[in-house]
Amino acid sequence: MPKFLDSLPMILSRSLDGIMPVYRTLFQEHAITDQQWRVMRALWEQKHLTSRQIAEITLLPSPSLVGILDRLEKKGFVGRLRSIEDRRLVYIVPTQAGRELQELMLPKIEQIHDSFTQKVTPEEWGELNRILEKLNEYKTTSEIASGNRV
Amino acid sequence: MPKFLDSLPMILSRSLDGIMPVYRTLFQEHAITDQQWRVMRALWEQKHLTSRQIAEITLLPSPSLVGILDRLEKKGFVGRLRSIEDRRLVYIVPTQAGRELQELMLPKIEQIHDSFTQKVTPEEWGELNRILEKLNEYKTTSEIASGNRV
DNA sequence: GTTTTATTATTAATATGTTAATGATTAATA
DNA sequence: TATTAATCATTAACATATTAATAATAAAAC
Repeated sequence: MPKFLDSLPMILSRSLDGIMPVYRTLFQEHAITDQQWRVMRALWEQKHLTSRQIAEITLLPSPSLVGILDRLEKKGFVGRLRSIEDRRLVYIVPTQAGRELQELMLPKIEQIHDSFTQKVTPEEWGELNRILEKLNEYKTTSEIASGNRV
Repeated sequence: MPKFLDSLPMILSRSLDGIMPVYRTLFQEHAITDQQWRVMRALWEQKHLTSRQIAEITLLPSPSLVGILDRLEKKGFVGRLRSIEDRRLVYIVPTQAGRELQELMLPKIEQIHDSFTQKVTPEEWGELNRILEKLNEYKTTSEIASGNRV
């Protein structure tokens, strides 16, 4: 009889709820949101990325990305460039101010990351990644079918 | 040099992104959302809970809960009852329809849960919980200070 | 007992998530 | 090459998250 609080969505949500505020303190100092930073971070060491690529890298849904990019554009951190070869594509390009924001924030982000990884052993960190991946392994067709049938 | 995609927020988000659709298929069959189910699930085997209690159990922010409860009330799954002893409190009570929804969904929810836990060994499941808790352990005052300073 | 402080639920304002649909464009195929 | 199918970004409609503020009530302190 698995208890509600021990379900996978709950333990992952609880973990995220505990982790994000640590990052959010930094984000607020720069007046951007979690999601907006994700986009800027994805553009690190990139000349440009299409909206679609950013969605894949950041895990942000495309429809949400439209507004997120609007606000980043309004803040002057990125620009939009319509591709000439394939006019369906829109390249997202970090501006000078965007690059400066990246340079400013990235070291601190990595510091926070280190502070988390150092709470566990390297073996535990590896285990965490391995177990999570195992939980997310693709299901076989029959498993999906039975999963949808319940 | 920790890579973006290996950061703690990203691996947890990626995991959630992979997990939730499995549940969501069931939720959609009953025309409710993730959050709405969380509330109903919290009320399982409970006569009533205050809004605050539900927020704590479900991890849903109080301001969000107002709307979520509004919609659950409109669907006829819960009722609101103002407490007499302490008139600040509002008791959330599952209706008959709400109880039936719980009875209907809970076994399937537990099936899904089992399908996930069975993807890993019991030891791995324990490890996952232990490592996540370790990552979320309360910081000491000095650690918080240095964390905010970066 | 009245002023102060805490607590509970809620509202407000803004940002994002979710699902489905759309317009513009390109690729694939008959 | 005319048609059909696929792709990309975006819009639309609704639900939720985040932070700060508020109204009502209760508990604490004076």
